[in-house]
Amino acid sequence: MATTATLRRQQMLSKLRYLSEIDIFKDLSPEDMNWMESITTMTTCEKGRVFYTPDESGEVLFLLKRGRVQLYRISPEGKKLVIATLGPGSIFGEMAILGQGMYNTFAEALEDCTLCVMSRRDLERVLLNKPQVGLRILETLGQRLREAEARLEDIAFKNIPARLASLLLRLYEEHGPTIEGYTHQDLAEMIGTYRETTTQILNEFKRDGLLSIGRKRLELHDLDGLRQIAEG
Amino acid sequence: MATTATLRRQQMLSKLRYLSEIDIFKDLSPEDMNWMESITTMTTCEKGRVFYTPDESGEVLFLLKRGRVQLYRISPEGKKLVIATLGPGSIFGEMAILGQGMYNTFAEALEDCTLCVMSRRDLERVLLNKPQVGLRILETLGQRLREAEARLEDIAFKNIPARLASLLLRLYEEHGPTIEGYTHQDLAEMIGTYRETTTQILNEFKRDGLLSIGRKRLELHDLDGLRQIAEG
DNA sequence: CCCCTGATGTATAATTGGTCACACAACGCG
DNA sequence: CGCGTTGTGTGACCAATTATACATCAGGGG
Repeated sequence: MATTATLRRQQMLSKLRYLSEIDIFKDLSPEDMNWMESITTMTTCEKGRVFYTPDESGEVLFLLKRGRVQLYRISPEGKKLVIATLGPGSIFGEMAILGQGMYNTFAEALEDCTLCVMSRRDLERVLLNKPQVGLRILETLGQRLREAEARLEDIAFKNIPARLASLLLRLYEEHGPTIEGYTHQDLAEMIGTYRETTTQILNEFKRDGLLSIGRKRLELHDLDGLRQIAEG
Repeated sequence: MATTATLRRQQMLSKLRYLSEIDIFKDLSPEDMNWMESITTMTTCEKGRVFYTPDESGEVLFLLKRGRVQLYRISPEGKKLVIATLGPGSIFGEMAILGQGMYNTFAEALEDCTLCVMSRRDLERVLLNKPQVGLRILETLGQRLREAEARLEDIAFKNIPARLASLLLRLYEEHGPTIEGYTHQDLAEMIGTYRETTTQILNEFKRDGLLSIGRKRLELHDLDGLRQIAEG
């Protein structure tokens, strides 16, 4: 039973796997790869670890090879807002050259991660010698920009139910109809609101038959309904 | 009188001029420049013109040489939100390679502008042949990302007075203590709120001696006071 | 099995800010 | 100078969210 659903889900997961294999350095020759390996430090990081905090010093660039990372900021009052959730192939860090600067930003491993660390100087060398790498970095950076601007629009135009519906649809793209491992608190931090409000709205969604709720587990039933709410 | 203020302002303006001269292509040799000229189309655009709308087709890349451009989106209800205000040297457009895509975005010339238009294919060729150009693009894109994420934080954590104070301080960076040419409506659209609310808060600021108000004109008096409010 | 902790449910007061409805002022053009 | 257009000032009302305060529940470890 539920063959269409599971089929669909498998397609998603395989797409996911494909995306995971995007490699910034895939165009490099073997010797270039060796050179890269020599100048970068490869580290691992267990799930839950906060491996970058705002008081850290130096211009570091992280390159996520495996696992997922969450970037977030914390307000003076202690409220947390998730800025971005990054998958394999993403680049982030405090880099003048990328204009980025993780000013108030924390980076936390959502899963066990493998990441490369490199210095600004090294990045510059690589970029000048291997333009293809620059192209790929441009892509991932542009991706993040697009997401940030979309969220800006969301948060400015939409009310909480619409933002939550938006978020659920985004999570659907990643995980399929069953979304596990997120607490209401987590969801709240992603759309910039209170945990209580999130619980409230989720139950309204349940009442309207849009989804069903379990502990750290949501099952989406009516995607079109969610889409409609996500519009405003 | 006001010699320190005017001096300071001149310093700002000269810094501005310096920034204006940042040129994406400054590292190119004369012959490369000629090649660039041959593949790009240079156009001008008078102040107030909306030169890009969401229904436009094709992958176009704009390169702003002179003037300022505002990117904004419009909600289903007709509310407008300014996504970014770009100065000379900025790059924007619907480009898969930049991950960008101006989905619901309008682009409007705030001043008389000069801009280059190029195709995705051309950009790719330039990037592969001239890595320095890629570096510069990376910088401007990273700059925009940083601004977008900062605004995301603002809008999520801060109340309207704090957001408005933030905005005024940003405008101070560009224009000095006298900010002219913005209506309350304009300011409201930049922080994602109503014109009426903006008027209200501005008058509170005036009452507290933080600034004085004229028609399309603000004079900032107490920067520290504004900074304090901008914190929340 | 029991307890502790993290997760979820709900209620209620206090506020902000959105929304509508106008009045008034300033500028600019004929 | 007069008049229309654009920008600003203000008040009333109200829906959505914040902020706070508990009650309950589910699961895991001792």
